[in-house]
Amino acid sequence: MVRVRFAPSPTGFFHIGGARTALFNWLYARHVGGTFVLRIEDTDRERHVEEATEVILDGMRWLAMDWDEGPGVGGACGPYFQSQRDAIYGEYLDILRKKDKIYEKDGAIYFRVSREPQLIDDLIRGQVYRTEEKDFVIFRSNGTPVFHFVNVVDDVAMEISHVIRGEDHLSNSSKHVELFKAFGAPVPKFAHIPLILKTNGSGKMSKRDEGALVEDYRRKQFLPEALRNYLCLLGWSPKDDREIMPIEEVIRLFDLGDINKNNARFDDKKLAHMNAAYVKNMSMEQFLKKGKTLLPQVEVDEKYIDRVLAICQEKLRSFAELEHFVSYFFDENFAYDGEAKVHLKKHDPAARINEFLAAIENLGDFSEENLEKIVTELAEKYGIKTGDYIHTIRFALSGRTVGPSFYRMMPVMGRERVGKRLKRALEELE
RNA sequence: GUCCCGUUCGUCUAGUCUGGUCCAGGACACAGGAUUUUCAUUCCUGCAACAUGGGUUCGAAUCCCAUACGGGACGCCA
Repeated sequence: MVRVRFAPSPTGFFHIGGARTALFNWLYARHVGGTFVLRIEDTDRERHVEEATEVILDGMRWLAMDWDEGPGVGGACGPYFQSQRDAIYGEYLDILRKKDKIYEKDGAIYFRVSREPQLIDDLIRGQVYRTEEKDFVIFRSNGTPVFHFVNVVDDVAMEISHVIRGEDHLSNSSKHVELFKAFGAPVPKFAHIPLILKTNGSGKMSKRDEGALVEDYRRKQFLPEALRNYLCLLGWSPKDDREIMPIEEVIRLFDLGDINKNNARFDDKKLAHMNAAYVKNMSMEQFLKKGKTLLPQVEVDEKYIDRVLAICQEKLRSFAELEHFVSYFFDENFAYDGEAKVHLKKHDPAARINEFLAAIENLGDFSEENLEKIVTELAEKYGIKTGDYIHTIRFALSGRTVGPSFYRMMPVMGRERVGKRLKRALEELE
């Protein structure tokens, strides 16, 4: 029976590396039909555990990684907060004491190591041997247990079969193996996964780096599916050329032996690309639903909002851009981007707008097709590039140089509003 | 410093276990071009890697060794 766990420490942040560790644990559990345990390692009592735990739980839920045992869901091996497991740690300390494996020094309790090479049987790295040279503290002089101790005790007590964690723990594993043996417990299989390195510079990504936190991506309106998909590919691949793939397919193919050994650098451009692909692949229904959560509260007809959003999907790469794409649809006093205004001067904007105004005056249906036809005709008539009209008029209507399809936005705004805005622009562009 | 892990295009990777089909494939990025409705999209083309040196072998990206480089751990942090 496969039992894996993700055991974060509630620091107040959810590090992207932690999220990837959680993901690989979750993927493996789901792949083999095992149990995924979430355990909170809050041995540091100083911190604001509750809020800090919420950050992690929120991130886990956001990325849709559900746990089978742990906070909120319970389970047979609880409690799942280390701060509530003192009695258990006491029992396990007694086991070591009876076996004469520990001693006290300066008020702290030390564990006696064997000084024999310890086998770390790692599914990713093979058989690694490391010798622990020095006895180490398992209880501080203030009476609180140390990470190495509680981590192993909980893995024993929770019957964890596979320890999947970052490679930074590989060297610690010799301590842990010594402890497993001292308890007379079976030593779990290990899988030390490669670390995520900084996008720029050297070293592993730390919480102070830009984009190191799951919260960052959530705040920047990334789609969780896209982030999760990207994370799957950091150290693992389906072995064919697929990259964007449904999580069910990843679960089907995922295995610990296929994880890479070498560290991976985080590439935000590739993530952005992947996010854009996920945005494009959303159904219109999903897109509208998501879009509405991001719009400021405005008192407008729901149908109008839908029409505005509907013309955005084909060009939107990230929901972070949405507001910039649509805000002027709901605000008659939108501002003109000053820098762009200067650039447009060379297109003789007043002339373009007047020509366009004249052309739409007797236009029959205010439709995408008709509007496109007029611009083409105007360009031909005056010997000007269609782009000059498009640039100028988009700017006049929105104050922006980017946005949804030019021809599609006008019918949504409506003939009257387009006319009004063009006239206002005439004054603005003086 | 000691110990552990790693090393294929700028980046993520396929290929390494089971040596020949790899003068190394895909993706992102970048550069050019085409289409288009400006920005964007889409499409095409291009650029670009087996860390180095020794072995083993008829043959090595693939096996072995050394060196270099990168990463990690050496806390009464987790």
